[in-house]
Order: sequence, then structure tokens, then C-alpha cells
Amino acid sequence: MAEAKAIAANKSHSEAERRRRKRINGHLATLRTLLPNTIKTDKASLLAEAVRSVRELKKTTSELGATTMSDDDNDNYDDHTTLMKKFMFPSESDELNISYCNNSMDSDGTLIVKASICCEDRPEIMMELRNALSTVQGKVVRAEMSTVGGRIKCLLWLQMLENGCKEGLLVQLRSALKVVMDKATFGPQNMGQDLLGNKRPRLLGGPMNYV
Amino acid sequence: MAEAKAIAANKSHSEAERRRRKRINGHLATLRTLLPNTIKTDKASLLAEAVRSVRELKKTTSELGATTMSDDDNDNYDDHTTLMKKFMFPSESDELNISYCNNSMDSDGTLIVKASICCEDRPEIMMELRNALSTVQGKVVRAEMSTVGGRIKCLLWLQMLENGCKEGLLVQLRSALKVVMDKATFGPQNMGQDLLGNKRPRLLGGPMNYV
DNA sequence: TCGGACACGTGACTC
DNA sequence: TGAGTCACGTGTCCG
Repeated sequence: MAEAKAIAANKSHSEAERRRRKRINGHLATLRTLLPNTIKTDKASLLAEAVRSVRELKKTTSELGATTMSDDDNDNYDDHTTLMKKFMFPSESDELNISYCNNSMDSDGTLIVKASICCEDRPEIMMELRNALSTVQGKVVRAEMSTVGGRIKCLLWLQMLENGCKEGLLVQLRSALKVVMDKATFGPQNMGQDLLGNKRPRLLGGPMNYV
Repeated sequence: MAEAKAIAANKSHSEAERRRRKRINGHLATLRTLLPNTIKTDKASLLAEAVRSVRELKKTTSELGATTMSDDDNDNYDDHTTLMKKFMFPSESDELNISYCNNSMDSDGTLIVKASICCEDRPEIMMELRNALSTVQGKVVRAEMSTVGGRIKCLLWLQMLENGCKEGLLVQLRSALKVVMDKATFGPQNMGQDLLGNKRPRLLGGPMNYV
């Protein structure tokens, strides 16, 4: 009796352990298909490669300034639209943010500053941005922009040439961009023409057909 | 004698196995520090999370069109400059590429096409790009640009609204962008003014001081 | 008491 | 042969 019990217990125990191993090895196999250069390596090397890849990919995305997706519990990342929305989409409210970029010390000691502006879109905005940026002692080394529904979001990476008085440069940058942002909403040409129909041409966003 | 041998062999065997387990668990621990939401989960769940993260990060980088870094053996990714160069930098030669974007089927069945153009920079190029794109039945949902040394590289993501005659749209897009690209090099205003000194204002790149 | 998760030592296999 | 890796069953701890 007791012996039969013990045998049955042992059996279920080993079976449970087998299931556990199967789960682990299954994930390992999946990982192997996902990673490159991992066709014939052993388990430990596979995990080392996984660590390396995760580090590299995280670095890439953070350098690009992409929002980390793991911040919430939404697992629905299957369509392009969702990714775009999470990555960089103009929001309904005007926004102006300036921050130092991660790992931004350049080889020659200059600093990369990231600025983002979100406001109403309009055709003159590129020229205005150019004018605004010309007042700042920094060089735009990268830009991204996206528009939807008549609003524009623009990300700018500025290489700050002068190491001295960083704070002053940031203040200048902020106020210069703020002018652009506010003009989009409160500027005269906007107040007038918007009521005539939204037919101004745009570089980005909106059906291009009627331009 | 033989028995002592056998015991010694068993000992080294179990020690080797112990080392192996230690290596594996070490990588697992590293992975645990790298991944979020993995403070108190078991080994299998950790690996599942790793799989999820790798998939997500790969998707993010591929959507952004970043070059996969694993393609070569250069491990020196420590500075911003290197990353930028690998990601997107204007090259010396004019380039025009059009391709379908990975995972680009949008929820409403439209297609995302990625176009990249690299040519000489000039202030009118934004306006010219806008004009060129207005001739194509597609909507620019995202753009990235970067300039250095008087050259510009521009990445465009276009959402193709019409499913029919895709190829025709791509041909139109290509020829429209080619006009912009070639005008930068061979256009009249370039031929003339370049010799007068390169003082034309630029939105991106180049010292902004003298604008 | 069960069931899950882990580390351990061992037999089998490969180079 | 010897050193490495793997799957397995088992002992142990925890909720």
C-alpha cells in the first residue's frame, strides 16, 4: 500500500520535472531561432548570446530615443500603427521637451541634446524652425518628424558645440522653440485661414491629393 | 585501485556539471537584471520574457529601419557617433532606394513603403520634396533626416492608400524623388551659387552661426 | 499533504 | 582516454 503510494508519487514527481524541463528547453529553442549565429552552440553560449543581443538591442532603441515598450502591460504590438503611436506621434496637446540624450557624449566631448516639439502643423513651420534654430549655438545632427490630423511632432538632436554655459544654451533653445510652437496655435495666419478651410499644403500627413 | 579511479572520475564529472550549471545560471541571472518585470518569476517565465523582449526589440529596430548591428564583428558601439554612422548618415554618393517596409501591413490593409534619398543639401530641398511627394498617391506618415558636410540623407515612410497598381506608384515615387536628387547636383542654382561660397542657409547640419 | 521549483549527481553520448 | 554537454530521476525546500 504505502509502497505503491510512494511509487506513484515518484512517478508524478518525475513527470512534473520532465514537463518543467520541456518548458524551459522550449523557450531556449525559440530563443535559438530568434538569435543569429546560434545554430550549433551549447546552452550556455546561447544564453550568453541572448544577453548580448538584449543589451545591444536595448542600446540601439535607447540611442534612437524610442519609448521603451515594456513600460506597460499592453501586449498588442502586432501592427505598425501601434508601434508608430507608441514611438512618436503628435499628441493633441502642445508639448515642448528638452533633455540630454543618453550616452550622448560625443568623441570630441560635445553634448547631444534632444528636443521635441508638438504643435499644430502648417507649411511655414519648417522655415520657422530653421530660423529658430539659427539663433542657437548648436548644430542639428538629426531630425525626425511625423504628422497626423493636422498636428506635427518634431524630434531634434542638437550637437552643442560650446561646452561652457550649457544651461544658457538650453534656455535659448527652449524659448526659440516655444515661439514656433505658440505661433502655430496663436499666430495671425492661423487664426484667419483656418476658418477658410484647411487647404494649406503640408509636407507630411494628410491626404496629399488636394495639394 | 580501479575503485579509486572511478571515484575520482565521478568527482570530476560532477564538478564539471556543477560548473556548467553555474555558467547557465549566471547568464540567466544577467538576463534577469536586463529584463524588466522579472524580479520574482521562475526560470521558464524568465526565458519566456526574454523571448518576448527580443522579439519586441527586434521589431522596434526593424520598423525604424536601423541597420542590424550583428551583421559585422565590430563590437565598438560605445559612442553616439558610431551608432549614428551605422544608423543613418548621408554618404558621399547620391543614393535613391525604395523598398517595402518590414511588417508594414497596416491594420486597414494599406502598405508602408520606405524611401531613402541621399544627395547634396540645399535650402530649397524641403519644398522640392514636398512638391515631389504631392504628385504621388501616398501619405508620408514618418520622416527622418540627417545632414553632415553639406549632404543630406532623408528617409521617408509612405502609406500607400491605393492597393491597386502598386508598382505604378513605386515608379512614380522613384522618378519624383530622382528629380529632387538630381536637381541637387545638376540644378542651375547649385552650379552657380556654389562657386560664390557656400553660404546658403540650411535647416540641418553645418555650423548655424553664419546663417 | 500536495504540487511547483530548484540543485544535485549520474548514465549516455560526442569529439 | 578524458573533458564536455545533455536529459533524467531524486532529495529538498516552500506556499
